[in-house]
Amino acid sequence: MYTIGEFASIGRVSVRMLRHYDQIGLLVPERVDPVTGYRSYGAGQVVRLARALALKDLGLRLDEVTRIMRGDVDDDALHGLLTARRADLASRLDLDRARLGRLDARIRVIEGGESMSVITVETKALTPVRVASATAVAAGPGPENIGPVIGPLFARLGDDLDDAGVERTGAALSYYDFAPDGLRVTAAFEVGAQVESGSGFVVEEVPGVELAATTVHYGSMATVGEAWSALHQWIGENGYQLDGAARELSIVAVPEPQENWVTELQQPVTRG
Amino acid sequence: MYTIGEFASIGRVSVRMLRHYDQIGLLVPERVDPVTGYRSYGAGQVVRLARALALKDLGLRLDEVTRIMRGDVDDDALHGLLTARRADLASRLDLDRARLGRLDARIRVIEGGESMSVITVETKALTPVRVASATAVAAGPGPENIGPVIGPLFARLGDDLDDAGVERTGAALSYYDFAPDGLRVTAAFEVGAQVESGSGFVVEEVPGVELAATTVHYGSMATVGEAWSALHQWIGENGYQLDGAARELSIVAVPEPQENWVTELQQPVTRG
DNA sequence: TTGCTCCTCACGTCACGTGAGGTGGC
DNA sequence: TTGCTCCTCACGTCACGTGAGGTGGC
Repeated sequence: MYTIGEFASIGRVSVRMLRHYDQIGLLVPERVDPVTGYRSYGAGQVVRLARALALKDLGLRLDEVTRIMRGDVDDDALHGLLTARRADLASRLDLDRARLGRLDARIRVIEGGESMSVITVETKALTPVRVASATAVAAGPGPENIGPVIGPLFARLGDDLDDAGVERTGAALSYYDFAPDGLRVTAAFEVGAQVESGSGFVVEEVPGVELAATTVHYGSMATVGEAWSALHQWIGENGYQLDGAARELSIVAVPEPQENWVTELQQPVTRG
Repeated sequence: MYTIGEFASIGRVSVRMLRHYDQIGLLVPERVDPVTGYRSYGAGQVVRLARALALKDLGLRLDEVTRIMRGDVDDDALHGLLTARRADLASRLDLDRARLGRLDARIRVIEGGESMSVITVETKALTPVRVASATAVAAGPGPENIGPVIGPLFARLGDDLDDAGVERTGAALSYYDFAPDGLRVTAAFEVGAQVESGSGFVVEEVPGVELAATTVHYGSMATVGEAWSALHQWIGENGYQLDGAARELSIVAVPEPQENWVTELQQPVTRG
């Protein structure tokens, strides 16, 4: 029989941990003095403690360890516990690896003044949206070409919708595809199911896509080009391929000054 | 100006998180109605929220994020914070990778009945120990050869030390090296600095080593061979090389039955 | 008598989730 | 009036670390 201090030193755990394990029923001392409350542990409990610590070190919670050690968990349930735990751990490893990359990038910036674009990319499906839209053609890509086209386009579209008494039910959306004479720019607002095409606008459905790489850009559209480059770079580095027209979803826009704008960039992709 | 609900939806965070960030001073709303307590956020705060979330997602704590966003942290201090965080994260990644391997091993055992030896290896330095020792020669390695030799050896050594009135100050230790006629086995007890060699025992210093791979074996010495194999396998797989005589340190031993014994296996190594 | 070990509360950790109980404007 | 959004507490989470305040045997 060992005192709690001896047992803790043999098992390389703290006395506090043993008291805690006693309290939650994970490892109850072989004997407790009814007068002083002193705990006594048997030599056979060293092995039980080691088994419990091994399970805990797999990342199981103490209540799970307790149930396993009591034999309350059959092989099937144990298998379930372990595979669930494995999935958690694998995803945490992925997240942590990405985190480490971002940390290193930040550190390099501080150390070397190397420029960086920290970008958080999320991949997800896009649902189809019914929109009222208008198009125009810009000379080429880049905010310097698109800006002078899309601003007036949205303004006119807004006026035309107001004139037609059409209510907008969601955020503004814009998308881009190539035309023979340059880049075709579409400005659109989400509308309800009853709205039909009218003067100055066409009602159509922007198709959903199964997979898109998206990132959120904060600030003026003058710098949105950098965010798009970073997103395209991410897509290449992560083995995806472009699959369809790029879209921009306005989350915060018009009445605000451009420096406060928030825009989600959406690029449909396929797995390489 | 946005209500807290609108702002939460734009920033893709929960309302509760915004209230929390307000409370800790990380992101205080631009305006709070003095009567109702309603919070109003400005459009410019969207960018601040995004910056805060990016820092948080590096793994920094919210009080650190708060200080950074306030500008209370200069570049040097920020560099320190980030490199400290990087070190934490890298070590957690290492631990998690090992954990994943152990989990997979357990899962394979449940699935396939494949036998396994889960072993937790720790590398550390060993400090030199002054011991009273006695040696004998066994026919070869393995518990079947060593057992019949070391048992009586420890018994005689204990008697001889008692006869000489020598007090043992620590655990029993045994170590093994090769002799021309077989395996030389040394049984030893830690003793104080004044003790000198006597009848039936030699006082010597077991040298310290800078690096040893160690594992703890629970149970009878009949199965210690498996633990040694697993330890040697681990040493090979992890790119270490053997460097000196193997040692066994008794943590729980003689008055107890062998099934309760606890023994630390210590193998001096060098980095490959 | 002084140390040492043991005991039982009980707070603190970290970033919120989740009610409970209530209010204000469309 | 019914919903909806907003508000302020305040408990719970997980596995202990860390006192505070006190006791028992060498």
